[in-house]
Amino acid sequence: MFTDLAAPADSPLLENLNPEQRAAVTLPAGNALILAGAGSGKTRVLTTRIAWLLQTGQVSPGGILAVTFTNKAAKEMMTRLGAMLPVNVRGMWIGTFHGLCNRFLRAHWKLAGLPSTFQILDTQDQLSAIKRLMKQFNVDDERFPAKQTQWFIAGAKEDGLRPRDVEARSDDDRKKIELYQLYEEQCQREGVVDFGELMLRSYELLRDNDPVREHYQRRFRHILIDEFQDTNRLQYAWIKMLAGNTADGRFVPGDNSVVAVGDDDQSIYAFRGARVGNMADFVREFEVSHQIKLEQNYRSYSNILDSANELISHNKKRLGKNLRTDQGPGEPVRVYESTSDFAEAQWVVEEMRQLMRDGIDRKEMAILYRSNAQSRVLETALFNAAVPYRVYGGLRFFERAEIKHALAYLRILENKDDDTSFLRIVNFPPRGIGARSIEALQDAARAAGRSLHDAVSAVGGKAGGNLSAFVAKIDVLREQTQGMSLREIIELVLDHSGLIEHYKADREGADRIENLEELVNAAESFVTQEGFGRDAVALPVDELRQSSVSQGLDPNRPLLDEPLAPDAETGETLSPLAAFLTHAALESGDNQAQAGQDAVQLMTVHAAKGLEFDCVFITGLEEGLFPHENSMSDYESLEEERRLMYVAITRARKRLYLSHSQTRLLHGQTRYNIKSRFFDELPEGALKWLTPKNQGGFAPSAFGYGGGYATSRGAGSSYGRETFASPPVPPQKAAPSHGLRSGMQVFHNKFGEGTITALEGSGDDARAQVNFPRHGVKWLALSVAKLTPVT
DNA sequence: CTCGCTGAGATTTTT
DNA sequence: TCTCAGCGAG
Repeated sequence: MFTDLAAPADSPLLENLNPEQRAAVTLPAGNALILAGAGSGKTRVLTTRIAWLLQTGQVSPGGILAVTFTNKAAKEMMTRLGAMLPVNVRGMWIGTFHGLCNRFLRAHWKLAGLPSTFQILDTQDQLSAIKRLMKQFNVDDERFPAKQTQWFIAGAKEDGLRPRDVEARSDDDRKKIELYQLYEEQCQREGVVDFGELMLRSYELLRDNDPVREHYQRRFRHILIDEFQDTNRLQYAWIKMLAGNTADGRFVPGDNSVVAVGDDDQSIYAFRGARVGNMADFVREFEVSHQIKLEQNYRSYSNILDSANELISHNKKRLGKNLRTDQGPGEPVRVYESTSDFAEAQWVVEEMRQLMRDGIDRKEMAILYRSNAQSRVLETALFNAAVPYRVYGGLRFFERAEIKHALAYLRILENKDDDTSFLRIVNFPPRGIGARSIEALQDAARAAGRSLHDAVSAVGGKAGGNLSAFVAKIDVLREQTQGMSLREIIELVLDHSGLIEHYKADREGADRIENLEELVNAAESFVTQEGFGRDAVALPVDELRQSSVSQGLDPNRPLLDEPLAPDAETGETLSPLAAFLTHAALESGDNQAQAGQDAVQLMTVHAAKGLEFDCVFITGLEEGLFPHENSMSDYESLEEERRLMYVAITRARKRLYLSHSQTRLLHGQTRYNIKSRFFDELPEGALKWLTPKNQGGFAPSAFGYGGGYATSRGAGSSYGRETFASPPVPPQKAAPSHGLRSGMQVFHNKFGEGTITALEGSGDDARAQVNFPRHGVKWLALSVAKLTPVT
């Protein structure tokens, strides 16, 4: 099954590739799976393969379809490809699943049953649309929280299911399906699509329209998919539509080649619909003839790599892969146990300062954690030590409220029926249109079956007056902006909407105004980058046509290659404004406010995927946190936690630090945590314990790992924020007043000897959960039960 | 309309 | 404990 690694034809592109990489780059036509370990040069292989296919004349640029998950990955691929070959990368179908589906739907909007100006709802918009819907139909939001409905709808779409396809197992299900149906109708009426809809609509159009499907099947000779382990059911089905035929329900691979690149060990998005099983299905259904493993790691020293390998070997469901490196062992992986999360943070900062003294750049140091809430303590410690840091995550540029407001104005210009946008701005800035007027308007709109914008004339009275003024303002703006450049449109809207004025009056509005000005810049650079200049559009088409001719392909077939995705029949393209709005929805922008600065990097493990640093600190390695308590109960999600840990470890190039804390302030309570089981799954030889192993008297093996943590009110007060001034506290000080600790062996007069598995409360309320070998697990009030430590 | 209170919820997240 | 959404009072 595995491909012969004989050296293929020479090409400068193939220089400096190892045999596996080279084999992957030069795979013959046919379907293939590339198992690419962390740091194995996956992106390089993917891009080089595209370049090689083009260079050897096996395919024209138009015959390539390369799909990624993030805009960042897509951009990187295009940049690298552009550096390898003098080819117009913008015109190629390289992009995210959603970006490509958008392009496809823009070209075939009519066939897809969409208005040509359809706009995209992001997650926020989707939630507010659902809330609005549920209010309208008087759905009990106690029983059906809007968030849950959103989750349900998105989940269904990820599985490729329309309301009628969803199986109802309960009355609640039936209600949710009904809401899903109503939501769909609302979106259709308003001319908007959510992220899931982009995928699902595209899939359905391919499935139901033979000429369209056949056209694209003929066209995309080579399909390449990055991060295949993260694909969901629908995305996999979409690929099948492009790559083969599903006549009479059975899939038969087509003539085109599909190369899937992925790493099952790095699958960490099951919670949002990703299905690792797609990899195995792919091998079977696509009758994969070549599988290649990229196991040579170019990133980390072997102590780090061995740790990763050993850890992940505890997962049973794997395709099987072991990373290796030619680099030496390097530094040992350092492990630190602290008494409190404050002390842990303090230790991290101290270590970092030492690393800085050793000449390591701050931006080469990262602190990783399982959940966002953990960043706080770390931030405080860094702040107090005056170490510059940057936190990933949080609001992105296009998600900021003021930006969303401005975009809503712009969207309503483009599509007057977009009720979500209408509601967002109808009274922002405030113009005397309150809840009552809006309700009246909504009733009128529903009665007339029209959009809010169109229903305004039906509302009388003072409310009607204000509303009419608003709509008139919008209509005037729409008129005025005809023929204007994108920049002029935005400036005019910012001015006439009153947004700028509104924020000027606000004491804390300065940042918001700055962001709004940044929006103008974003639009400006969008125009230049996307090639909106008049001649910039024409050029790539010509080039492509020429290259098609030289490849002996039909020059007259429709070329849907321009970034603007013109209508497939008329060639009409979106207005710059509509294109920019699409861009804003599909690419929520950076959240790296001060990117480029030399600052320490803080992020969740999820956010770290795909990144690498010289020095990595993985903090909070405690049972209940990492692995997370919600994932400890079932085996599948525990394996995902382990993969998450694997991802975290493999981010480090030179040094890796692991830490856990005996206590942690969480939700305002002090939790007593035992160290993560993952420590027991690492090779002892690669580790160096900075604190004595198992210090603190507990023996994890004595009682297994069943939710061994407890909470205690007020116990955290003894480690105030002041402790930041002092060096790390020795572990002994953490014990609460009763002197008991998780893991301790204790004696009880009636039950005999047992192990403390959890502690909760303080003072008179203090309770301990004790596991007695003969009597099982008991909760004991410490004020009543006499527990004596066994020495 | 804005302010301030109350109560629920508090993994992970891209598009 | 903290945050944020939703709601009632001024």
